[in-house]
Amino acid sequence: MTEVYSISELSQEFDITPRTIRFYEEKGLLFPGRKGSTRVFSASDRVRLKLILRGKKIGFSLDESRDIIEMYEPETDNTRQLENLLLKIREKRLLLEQRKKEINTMLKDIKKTESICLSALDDQ
Amino acid sequence: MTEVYSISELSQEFDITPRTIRFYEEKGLLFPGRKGSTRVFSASDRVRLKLILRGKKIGFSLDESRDIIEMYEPETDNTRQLENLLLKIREKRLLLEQRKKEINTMLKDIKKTESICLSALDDQ
DNA sequence: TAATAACTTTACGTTAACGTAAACGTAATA
DNA sequence: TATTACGTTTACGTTAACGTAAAGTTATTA
Repeated sequence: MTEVYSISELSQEFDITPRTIRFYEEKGLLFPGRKGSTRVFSASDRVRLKLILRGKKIGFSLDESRDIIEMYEPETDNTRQLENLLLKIREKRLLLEQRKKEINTMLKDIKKTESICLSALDDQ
Repeated sequence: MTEVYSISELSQEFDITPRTIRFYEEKGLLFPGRKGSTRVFSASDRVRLKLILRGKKIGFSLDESRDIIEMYEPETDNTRQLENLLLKIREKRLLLEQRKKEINTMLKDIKKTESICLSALDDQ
């Protein structure tokens, strides 16, 4: 009994429209099965969807998210493939760590403003 | 002698087109002075531009970036204003910390994939 | 003085990421 | 049996964030 989901179940769970899910399929980010003409989503589709939305939150385009998600399901065939995958992984890691740094910088700035704000309030 | 910059200087420094800079002005994110009809950018404009681009990198829309940047230059007038600002600041802080968590989650996942990849290479 | 460089405004074009509406199929329910 | 719920495809519309091209101004340079 492997879990399956309808399009409306997923859209409700993640608070997106069915249209959005169909769009992601159209763009090659999801691959639901079919029962007749109706889409049937697997647990893996659900995970992929979660990854797409997480990617969106931190500013990845759908293409970038697809790139990253594809690395989660590597075909562990030969050494050449694996080495290529490793390169891609490290590239994306750098990208993520870079973004994290930007966020940390903004957090520092914002905390500085916050404390200025607080002491200004104290002075009154 | 306060530093000023031309549009092409800034566009070269940040590797964007003049059009992009004009667009940011049009959208109320930059406020260059004028010498005749020619834009003259101040050090503060340059900082704002830097903040905009940093915001972009971590997935902020221009509107979100403007919101954040506006908090950097608070009019420290009355208590009411300051308290409102504090609320906004904390809201944005939460947003940033949330995004940071998402990134950390992705980094963990990606590192897991990396080590799987590495041990698969070792086994050959 | 003619041309080149750097600037301007105006305006239409483009891409990503969906929204929205129409027209249809199917299955359960009143 | 008619309606309601849920699904489908097709296709045009929309918004953000610029790109691109045209047409003009000002300043320096050959």
